[in-house]
Amino acid sequence: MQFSNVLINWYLTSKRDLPWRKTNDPYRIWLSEIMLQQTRVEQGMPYYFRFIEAFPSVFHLAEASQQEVLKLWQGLGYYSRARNLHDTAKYIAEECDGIFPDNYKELKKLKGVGDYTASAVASICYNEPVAVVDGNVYRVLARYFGSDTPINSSAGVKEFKALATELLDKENPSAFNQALMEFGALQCKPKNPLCVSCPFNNSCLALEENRISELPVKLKKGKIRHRFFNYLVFYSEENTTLLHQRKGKGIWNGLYEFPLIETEKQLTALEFLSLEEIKEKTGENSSIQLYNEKPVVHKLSHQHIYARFWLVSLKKTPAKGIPMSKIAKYPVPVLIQNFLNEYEPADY
DNA sequence: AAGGCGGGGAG
DNA sequence: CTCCCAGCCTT
Repeated sequence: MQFSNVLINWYLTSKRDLPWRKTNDPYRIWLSEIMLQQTRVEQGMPYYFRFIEAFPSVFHLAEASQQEVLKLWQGLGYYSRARNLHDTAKYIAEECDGIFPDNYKELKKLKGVGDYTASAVASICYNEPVAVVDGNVYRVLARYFGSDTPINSSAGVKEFKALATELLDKENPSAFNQALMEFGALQCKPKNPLCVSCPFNNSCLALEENRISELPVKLKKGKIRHRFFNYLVFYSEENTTLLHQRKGKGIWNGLYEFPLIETEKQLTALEFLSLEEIKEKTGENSSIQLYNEKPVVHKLSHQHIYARFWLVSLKKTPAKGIPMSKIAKYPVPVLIQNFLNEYEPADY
């Protein structure tokens, strides 16, 4: 039996019933693939349903505002995906009559579409024989072939793409690609893979050499950055507050948050209140109260954020004040949403 | 080639 | 706690 036959047979009896497997609509496949980048199926699924309901076609998505798209994406992370998704939808709708490119080469030119996503859409929607290599595929191939080439090195990227391409069932690339990924997700799992019931347990090199737990090899990433955020939660007698949109290349680009003062380290209340910046932002007739003595620790993959919220009461509504009741329209980081969930009900 | 970019779940 | 997830982009 060939590798692909065994794999696809396993897939036909073991695959999950996922919504994007019921269609070949490139819009839906593309949407699902963008959402599933570095994201577990279980986490992405509710977002997929909400997007399909809100934006049934690429035209609907194209006509939405970026704020609407980011709001619906809120909580899924890697927000550049949402911005690129929206940009690409507008491009497809306005420049291509709503028709997606039908091949790998053209798909890869789209914003937010890299080697993996172009291969996935091309193979699933158009049966183009291009191999996908995602985290699952790296793991399955590294173990099956007993390769310790780091999967996140340039040599590893080349090696595993070549292996996947060689193995690919050119007659049925759609089923093969999805099967290989599904196999990695369900059978050849990172921890405690199900080798006992594995259809490849007589040909897997890592299993034979007892190296399953060592593979795949992955180069370690850099260390984490520690940041201290002080949010100024303004509120006036008319129940308005201030939000600010993050810009630039850092985290949460495009999302909103309360006016922020970042400090090098955790400050005492006295030190904080003596900051010139505070006096400028709060003005004369205000009072400041620390909301949480213990900072909220918000962990990103590459940063730890220690956040404290300062409630600032104002006598009059500030210019550009936003009614508290409208905050829900703004896309905010999970850190801010968690605060709102806890703070809002208590106050009104 | 290396680093930035989110959030959540599993072990 | 660490690791990893249907990766991509910039420098």
